[in-house]
Amino acid sequence: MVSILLMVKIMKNEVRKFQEFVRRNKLLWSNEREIIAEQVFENHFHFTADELFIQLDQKGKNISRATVYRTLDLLERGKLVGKIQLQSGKHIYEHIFGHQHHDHLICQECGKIIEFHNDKMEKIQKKISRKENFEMQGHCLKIYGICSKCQKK
Amino acid sequence: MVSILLMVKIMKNEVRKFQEFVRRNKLLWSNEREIIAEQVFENHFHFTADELFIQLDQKGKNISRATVYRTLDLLERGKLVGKIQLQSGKHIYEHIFGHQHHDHLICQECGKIIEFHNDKMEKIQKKISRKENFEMQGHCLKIYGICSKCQKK
DNA sequence: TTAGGGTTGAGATTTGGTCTCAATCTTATT
DNA sequence: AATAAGATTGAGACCAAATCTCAACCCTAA
Ligand SMILES: [Zn+2]
Ligand SMILES: [Zn+2]
Ligand SMILES: [Zn+2]
Ligand SMILES: [Zn+2]
Repeated sequence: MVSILLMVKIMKNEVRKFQEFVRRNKLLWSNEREIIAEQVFENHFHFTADELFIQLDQKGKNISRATVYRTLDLLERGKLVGKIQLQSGKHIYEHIFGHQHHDHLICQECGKIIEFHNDKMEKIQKKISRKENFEMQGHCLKIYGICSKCQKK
Repeated sequence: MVSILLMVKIMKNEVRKFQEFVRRNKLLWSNEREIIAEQVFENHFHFTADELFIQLDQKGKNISRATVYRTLDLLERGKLVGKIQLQSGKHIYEHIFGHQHHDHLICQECGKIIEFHNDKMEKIQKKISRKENFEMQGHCLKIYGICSKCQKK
């Protein structure tokens, strides 16, 4: 009688993408990178590096802040997550992979973030860059103001 | 024989505007505020708080960092200077008074900043805000890429 | 199994900026 | 001009976010 144990690691598509990116860049795939990526792709909106660190900590994963920061950098370089700077100077992260590019409306009162995408604006930006002989790589548009809920208060 | 000495302080228009703002807000007009404002309006492009502090220091003005930061905040509140956040997290300042609103192209290679203004884009932003019932107060658009000079390298 | 080299954790360090508070200055009022 | 109330300042302590250090450890290819 023969028993075959087949270990197949179920890996989220996004995590696998990250793994591919890491390998493609001749870096090593570590446990920590996998755990962090998993958590990142469980967060379905914006989060800070420290929030992510605390989430992991609460799950009993002992991963240092440094590694969280380092891995978020890697994820950003791989274009799997985006990094956005708030006016306060703090950074927040969000998925990119599988999501359409978008910009943000940010409420100055409660911090609420509304996402939007506008093709016409994207095109204008490309046009402006061309006119200046500027090789556009990316952009960052944030509209600051007061959200509808906070206006009522 | 009578001799009249008339002391008239020559003050740049921009500095006077700041003085008016300070007085309007029931704050006091100090020597430090005047010296800082003068230096600010001598800078005809973007500068950091620390650069400003060093400029003043090199001129022999003994003004503390704290006061420089505090005064820049005030100038910003008075809408006399604008504060822009770079991707690195650093802030740069620039005149606003007497200048048209504009956005920035920022070279990732050499740091060069090109200013531009596009009315159509401003309008689209207002439209987007209206649609979301968002009371727009301001916005920040930065286009990142490589300037023509750096492309040639 | 091993060697070479990438990765990690703990904590120190850096950075850009803010806060504290006693001394000082500004301004309005006598 | 003197005074009093309150705003401003400077020096340095402090802060949070992020980065760096380096020895111990882990991954991978051979
Ligand atoms: Zn709100
Ligand atoms: Zn978003
Ligand atoms: Zn350049
Ligand atoms: Zn500008």
